[in-house]
Amino acid sequence: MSERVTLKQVAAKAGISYQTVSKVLNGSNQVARETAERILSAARELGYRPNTMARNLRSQRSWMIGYSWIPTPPNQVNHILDLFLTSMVQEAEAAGYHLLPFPYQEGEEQVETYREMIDSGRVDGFVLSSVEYDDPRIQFLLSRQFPFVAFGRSNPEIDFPYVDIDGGAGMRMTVDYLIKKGHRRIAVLAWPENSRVGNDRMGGFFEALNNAALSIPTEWVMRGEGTYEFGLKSGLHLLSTSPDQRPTAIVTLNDTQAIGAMVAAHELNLTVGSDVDVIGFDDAPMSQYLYPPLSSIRQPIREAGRLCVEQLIKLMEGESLIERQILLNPKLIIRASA
Amino acid sequence: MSERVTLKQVAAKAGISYQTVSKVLNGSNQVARETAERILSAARELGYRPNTMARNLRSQRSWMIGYSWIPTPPNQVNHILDLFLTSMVQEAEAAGYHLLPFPYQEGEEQVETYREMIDSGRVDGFVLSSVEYDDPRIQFLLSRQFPFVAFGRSNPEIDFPYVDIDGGAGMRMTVDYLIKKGHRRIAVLAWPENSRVGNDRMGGFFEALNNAALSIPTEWVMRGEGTYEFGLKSGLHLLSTSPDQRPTAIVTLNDTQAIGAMVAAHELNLTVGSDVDVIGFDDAPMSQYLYPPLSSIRQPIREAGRLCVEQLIKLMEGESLIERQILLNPKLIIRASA
DNA sequence: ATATTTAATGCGAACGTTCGCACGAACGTT
DNA sequence: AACGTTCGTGCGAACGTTCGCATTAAATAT
Repeated sequence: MSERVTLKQVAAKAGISYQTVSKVLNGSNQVARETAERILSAARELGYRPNTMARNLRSQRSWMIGYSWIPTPPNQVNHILDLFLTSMVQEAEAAGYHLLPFPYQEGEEQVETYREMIDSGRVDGFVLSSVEYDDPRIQFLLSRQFPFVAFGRSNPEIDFPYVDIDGGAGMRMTVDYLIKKGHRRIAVLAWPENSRVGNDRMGGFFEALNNAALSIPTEWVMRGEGTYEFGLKSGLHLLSTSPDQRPTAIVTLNDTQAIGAMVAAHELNLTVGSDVDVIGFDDAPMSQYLYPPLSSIRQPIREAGRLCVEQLIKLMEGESLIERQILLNPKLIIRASA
Repeated sequence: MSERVTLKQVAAKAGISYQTVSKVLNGSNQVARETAERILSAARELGYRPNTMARNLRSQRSWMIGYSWIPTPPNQVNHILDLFLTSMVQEAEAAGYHLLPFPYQEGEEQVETYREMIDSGRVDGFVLSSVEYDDPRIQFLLSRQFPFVAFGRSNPEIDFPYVDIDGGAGMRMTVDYLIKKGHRRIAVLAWPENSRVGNDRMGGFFEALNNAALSIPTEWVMRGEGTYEFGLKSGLHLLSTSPDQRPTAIVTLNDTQAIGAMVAAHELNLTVGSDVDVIGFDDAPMSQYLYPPLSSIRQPIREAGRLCVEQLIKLMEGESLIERQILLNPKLIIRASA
């Protein structure tokens, strides 16, 4: 395993006290040039690397950023994680910080996990994701005045630092596009009403309709899980009425639902892209390879990850944030499905 | 930020030396029951949590497992990462270890990154992925005798601890299945010959053909990238000959290629599942939603992640491995495409 | 020649643990 | 009454840093 090289080893080799070695390696100019050079070359020859644990103990900083995410349920996909994690890690490491992933806990124990990580000095800050309404983590971290940045918004009345993607804007772009294309009868596959992300997106949906002075039957707003099965079932339901009764376009809150709707159209012998337009949300990597390729909303995930860490680092270093809340715009990717 | 609670604080409150507090909290039975209880309740009241950095420094262990992965190129997907990472984190945390993700480096600097992490005491072991032939990390870690487990094999002549999925077995299952179904003309979309994973899988492909005393034209083994574009192009090439000349089944080394091949069939007005069978590899989460749903090989990723960490922990704790090399069997998932 | 400044280095202390040994008191034994 | 055991607790030391002050030697001013 090869012996550790410590300051003392370098000091012995250079014939000087180890504290002076420390000074030189940290760039103090209080040391004679000649000895500094002797020390530096000794350090180089021995391959000295400062011990992280000792450093951290001394500086009382762990240089760690805690992050946990909801494990993906079977048969579902997390398109986001790869990009989000990679960009966070890159941004963090570039600034000398490290990401500490830890398992997601449900319920009561969740806050306890965060408390534990703080009190044992394991992390200097957190990035939160899967933020919902009344998220107990936010209250807790605010009350402890512990640095964190949320990826996602929560209750509007609570003031905390976040980075989020403007899902409402995405939905508006989608609906605006469809209206411009001539659609007047647009249905939507939505999520349950307690979903913050879902409501954000639905806000944009209705806004776009209102702006165009359009209204749709309430039963065209179908709420359910973000699954293929729900998309398929809802698609069949919506599209199996007569051509002048059914919607001419279906928008969904994620691509998985959209795929279900496309298959529904297929099974009813309708052609997606002409008989009915479908637009998804998320731009899952495989959506481009569907038949027909799925139009969808692409979120700037890399940028979001980068910004979360950038903001958090400022907080951890005691700087104040110029923008405490950041909202990023997604992008509508048009393919053959709409 | 609330003051830290240290051993000294607890000791003061219980009226005893802080070292004795340490003994009690670490379960020494050398302490009088009465004082032990006094100490425990003081610790509970103050909410004492041992400081990780101090502990680690003292124990000379970081309790960290280093892991880095190749960032996914644009337009590609990493279906694996989510599952693999989640299972590693769970397994690690359950044993008191933590995962330390760090950015992937190419070329010369790669080994340097690993050296740096070792010498600064940042990690106690590594899980490697994206292992290829002549992987310099393996040589380096072996020579340093530093604990690691690779997810994936490398040169057969090098002995090191790994967990891998038997891609050859997967391919054998696929081809056996097709032969049993009556296919005699099977083409394959493969990867470049320098890909270790690709060769492993192709080994199984040829083995299954040999076992059935079948042979195929060399031009039916098409080598290229694991992309949609390559799958589409190759599919068009393979399938645009006359019905009695072309392959009746196409197998691929990943689902992305398979999707390309399916679209090729589609464009040539061939029905996948009857005119031509297609079987992929990886069982990407969305493959089940394709039209028709794609048959594919599913790899036990969770299990692989869990085992990597389990094995690594044994190594880090000085135990010897009962099985130094572990090979897991994948599973053929049959859907409508074959 | 002595006092004062400056430059270079050494040293003690601290961060919060854990570990092992030393010490004293209480006890039982001869 | 003297001695050995046992039990409970205290204490010093160490892990590898960094920081600030003390110390020494050299250089400059009086």
